[in-house]
Amino acid sequence: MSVYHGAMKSTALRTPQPARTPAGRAKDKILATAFRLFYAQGLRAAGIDTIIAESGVAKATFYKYFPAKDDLILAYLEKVDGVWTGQLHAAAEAAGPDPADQLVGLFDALATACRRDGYRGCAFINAAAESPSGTRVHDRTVAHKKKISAWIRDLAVQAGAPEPEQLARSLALVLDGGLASGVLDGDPASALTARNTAAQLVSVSLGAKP
Amino acid sequence: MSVYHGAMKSTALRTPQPARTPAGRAKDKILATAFRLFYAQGLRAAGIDTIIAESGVAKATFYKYFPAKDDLILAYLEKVDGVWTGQLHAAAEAAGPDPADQLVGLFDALATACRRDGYRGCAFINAAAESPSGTRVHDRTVAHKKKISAWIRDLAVQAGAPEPEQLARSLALVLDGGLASGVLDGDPASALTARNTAAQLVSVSLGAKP
DNA sequence: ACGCTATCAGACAGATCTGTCTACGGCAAG
DNA sequence: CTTGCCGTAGACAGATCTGTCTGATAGCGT
Repeated sequence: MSVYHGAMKSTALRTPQPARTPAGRAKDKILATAFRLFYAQGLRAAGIDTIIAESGVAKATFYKYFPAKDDLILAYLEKVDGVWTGQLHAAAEAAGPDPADQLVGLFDALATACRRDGYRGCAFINAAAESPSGTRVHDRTVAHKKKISAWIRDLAVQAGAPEPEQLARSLALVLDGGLASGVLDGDPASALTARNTAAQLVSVSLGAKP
Repeated sequence: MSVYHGAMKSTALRTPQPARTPAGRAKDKILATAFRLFYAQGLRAAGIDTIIAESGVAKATFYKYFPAKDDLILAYLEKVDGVWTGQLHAAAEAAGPDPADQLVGLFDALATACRRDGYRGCAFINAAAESPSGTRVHDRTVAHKKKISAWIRDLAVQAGAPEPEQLARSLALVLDGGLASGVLDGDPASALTARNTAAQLVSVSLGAKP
């Protein structure tokens, strides 16, 4: 053992530069690569081998952190949930303190997302399209949508809408529509349409019974 | 050759009942099976072998009509386009002769689709989620959405909307949102929400400048 | 200096998927 | 009757994908 060790240490023939990752960071690199490839190519199209190769980690390391591909997919969806929720909240708060303004302002996050290069729609909707209902992936998508809907409902209540439930349902629908259309129309016009439609719905709802 | 022919003819040991399909119907059976499996499982999850087995045709027959899987997928999308467009037109016409009523009535097709067992959202959106932009599948999806949008725009013009383009964009957005949400919410409530939202948008648009 | 742990490198197995190929059977038109 | 077309049955090749396993290396705390 020590014989090989000494020989390798001096020549470094077999492993020129293993260049190992600092420590414990392999998981982050894998997740970052998965985030990119899963979104760009789809869950099935992005293979484990490709993710491993582009992450620059060893196969054993990968399977240590993610025993099955499904585990990586779930982790990917968790990350997407966090990022997208954060962007929505930031856009809403940037619109000002008025909940009514925030209900419209959150659609700015949609416009920003649509403009981003490589935009491919809602990661959750895309994931659900590849996963039969009843699977963990599908359930996670439903949970995400429920979470967003609940947040919008809270805003509608705070805004003092006479029928907050109905307004929130409409706005969530428009948000999903904007996410789905943006990738097909190609231009970010659909995001603007979504924002305008939302503004109209909020205005009508609040102006109906002030 | 003739020796084998005679032997087989008398005993029919190797092929008890070939039970061949009437004639030219093999293609229809394949397409019907593909329609079901592609929609239920997704484009990648539904394998050629499964489609062939469930169609009850031979492999060579399959590849005669569809030299590649992509060809079958395109044929599937053509069929979906025809079916869905037909349902939308039927629902619109069932709402009466008034274009304004038709703009709202077409959303009844959405409710009917959501209620159907095994509803999995818009086949085109799902297909696009599995196909990178630039592929034939993705392009076909864009073409489908453009076709639907153009039809809605025509209806908005006929209805005499002051800004038909904007109304049509909003309605197309709501329709896509209803298609995307219906599969996640689980209940057909989102279809009802879509219809109500559409009615509100049409009413506001037409009532603004009559 | 030693051992522990995380990592790297890559061979390997087993399944699955797409697409090709051979061989044969029935039916209808010439 | 023969010929061509359409169909069945299934073996086969080649690629790809998921997941397992072996063996060696680097850093870090003791």
